[in-house]
Amino acid sequence: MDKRRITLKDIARELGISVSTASRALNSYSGISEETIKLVKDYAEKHNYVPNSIAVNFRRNRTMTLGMIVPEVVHPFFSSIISGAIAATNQHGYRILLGQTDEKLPNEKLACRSMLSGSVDGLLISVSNETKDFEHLQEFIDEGKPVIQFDKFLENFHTPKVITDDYESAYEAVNHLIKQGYRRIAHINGLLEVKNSMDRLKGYKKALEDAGLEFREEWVPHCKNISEEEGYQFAQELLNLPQPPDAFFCITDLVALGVMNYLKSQGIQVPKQIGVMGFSNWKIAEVMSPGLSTVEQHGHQMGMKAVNLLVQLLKDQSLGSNETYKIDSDLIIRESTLN
Amino acid sequence: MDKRRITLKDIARELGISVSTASRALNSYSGISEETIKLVKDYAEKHNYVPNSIAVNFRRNRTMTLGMIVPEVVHPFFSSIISGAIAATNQHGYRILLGQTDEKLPNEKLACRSMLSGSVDGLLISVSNETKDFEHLQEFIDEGKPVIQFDKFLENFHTPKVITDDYESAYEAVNHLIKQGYRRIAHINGLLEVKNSMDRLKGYKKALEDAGLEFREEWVPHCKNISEEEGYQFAQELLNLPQPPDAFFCITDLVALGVMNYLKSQGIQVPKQIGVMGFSNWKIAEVMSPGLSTVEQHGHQMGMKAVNLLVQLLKDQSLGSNETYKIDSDLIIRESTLN
DNA sequence: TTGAAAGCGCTACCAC
DNA sequence: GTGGTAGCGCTTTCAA
Repeated sequence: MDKRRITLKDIARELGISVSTASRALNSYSGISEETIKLVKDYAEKHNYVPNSIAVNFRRNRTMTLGMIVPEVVHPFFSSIISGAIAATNQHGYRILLGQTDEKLPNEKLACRSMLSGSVDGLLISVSNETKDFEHLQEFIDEGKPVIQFDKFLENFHTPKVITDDYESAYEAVNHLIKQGYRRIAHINGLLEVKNSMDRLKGYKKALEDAGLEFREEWVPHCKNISEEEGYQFAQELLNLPQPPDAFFCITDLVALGVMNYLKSQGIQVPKQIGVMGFSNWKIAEVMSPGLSTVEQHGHQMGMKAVNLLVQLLKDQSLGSNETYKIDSDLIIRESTLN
Repeated sequence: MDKRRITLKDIARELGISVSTASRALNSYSGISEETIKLVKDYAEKHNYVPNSIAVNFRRNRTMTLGMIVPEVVHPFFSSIISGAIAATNQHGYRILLGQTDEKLPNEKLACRSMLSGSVDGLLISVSNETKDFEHLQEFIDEGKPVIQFDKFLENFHTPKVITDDYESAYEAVNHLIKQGYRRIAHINGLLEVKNSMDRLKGYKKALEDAGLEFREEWVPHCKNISEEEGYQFAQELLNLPQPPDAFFCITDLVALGVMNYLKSQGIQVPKQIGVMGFSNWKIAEVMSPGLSTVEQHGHQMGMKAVNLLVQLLKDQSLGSNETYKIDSDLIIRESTLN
């Protein structure tokens, strides 16, 4: 093993030219004869020469690799973001180094550390629920490596951001419920420290307000894990309230599934008696019966946009500003809200 | 931008020692005084020294990065493999460079090329449907870089393989259908050129044979895209046969979903009139109604196993042999087959 | 149009 | 126990 490919030196020696000439010929620099170029390229082709990319990177002080850190790979939304990101990187000749945090800050720090100092040219990150400050991310900036935040972000960490408009999407979702005649709308939210949860909550509140509907704290429980179990649990609790809600706007489709399961277990009719709305448009939303109304977030597009932005910054040798790019979401209406 | 971190040279200069001493101190080599080690480490810590990993890699001729190529990231099975792989790489100090082929050979070749010559120390790959030969994979071997195939593999490319036992799993799945009383079992298969499809087909045939049941070619259509639409279509075609089947064993849960949808559209009762069995245990299998019986493939475990194998080969400086490691699968029984 | 040579940051070999 | 230095493969400046 450890067979080595031929190097520039080998080519130069065999062809009786200098290493620098060989290098220039392969890169088709100006000021080199067609003849030499052909000679070198043919030789390289014939002997299957591939430049040692570590050496090239070392010399050029870049890696043509983008770091991408997500909370969870096994999550339809994030995997579609990853897929879009890979597609876009390929177009630009970059590659994706992928890290995963499982929503744990220590994991995030580890992933960052392993990408610092030469492993990547820039970073795409969706921060974990536990992430409150950004020293570990600032290190990239300090190295002159641009950072793009997507989906889950820290507001006070000033980088370009690519996100779903959670406020607007939630507003529209709740507004749809209202138009369908639901009046006592609960919102199973996430942790308030997470920006996305907070924004969805704000959109929810605003929609209620604009419709002159009552906001009740007790109708807004907060999931820690955004799990099916929590959905089930909270549906049960809320429906046993003296004033139970008549609709549930859920932070994600998985939570909505838990809600649906509880309603089913109680023989409660959806959408007749209770309306249910999810968020994210996972495949399960389509498969549930009744079909779950939800919000499509276009993850693939988000991944592509984030990469395109980062590549542009790299091209411009810029760290970017604090702009926010919103990826349009779409309300997907299925049976679960068609009262 | 382009601020640089301090280098070994800086440390050496500031501390009035040589670069080599500084290097040895940081790596805690033997033959260096405790005093110097402390001095250097403290200084490094204080000035936030991080070794330039490109330089280290260049020097050591390795990258601590494993290439991973999958057909599709947005696929519950593959994303759980990726997740397991990342978890395992982190434990070993490696990272994952991720590529995606969309089941296209040209994409696979591109992904390979971009990982060759110094970008990764070894490769984990699940080949595309179009992949028939392996010159592009052989290049890794020729460079002395070990390759592990997982899930979708080329039999004649001799590397370690980590797979689901498709034959056995299919056998068990069909056997379960038989035990439930189904007698005319169809199998919606994939393309025969794909090893996994072929193996599941074999398992299916063997189960029928062992039970003395009839095998009918017309009951075994082949999906090109393994899609929901194909499931729907084939269910329709097969049920319009003079001799329609009374159960469907589907190559994947998504195809089973299509089958279920067709049956539902026709008011056919599952499992009463027709039994349906999927493969892979996606979340949709649990959500469908009736719940879909299927086969759990333990993707996370497969990803971890593949990485552990690769890391071991790297440690042993070996390219590995042609062994096959089978990850146990589990039959998950839900309503759709409980006749 | 080409060659010589420096040097990227680090490791490791050879002296002392 | 420490320093000096070669050199990994490549790009790029300077000279010719």
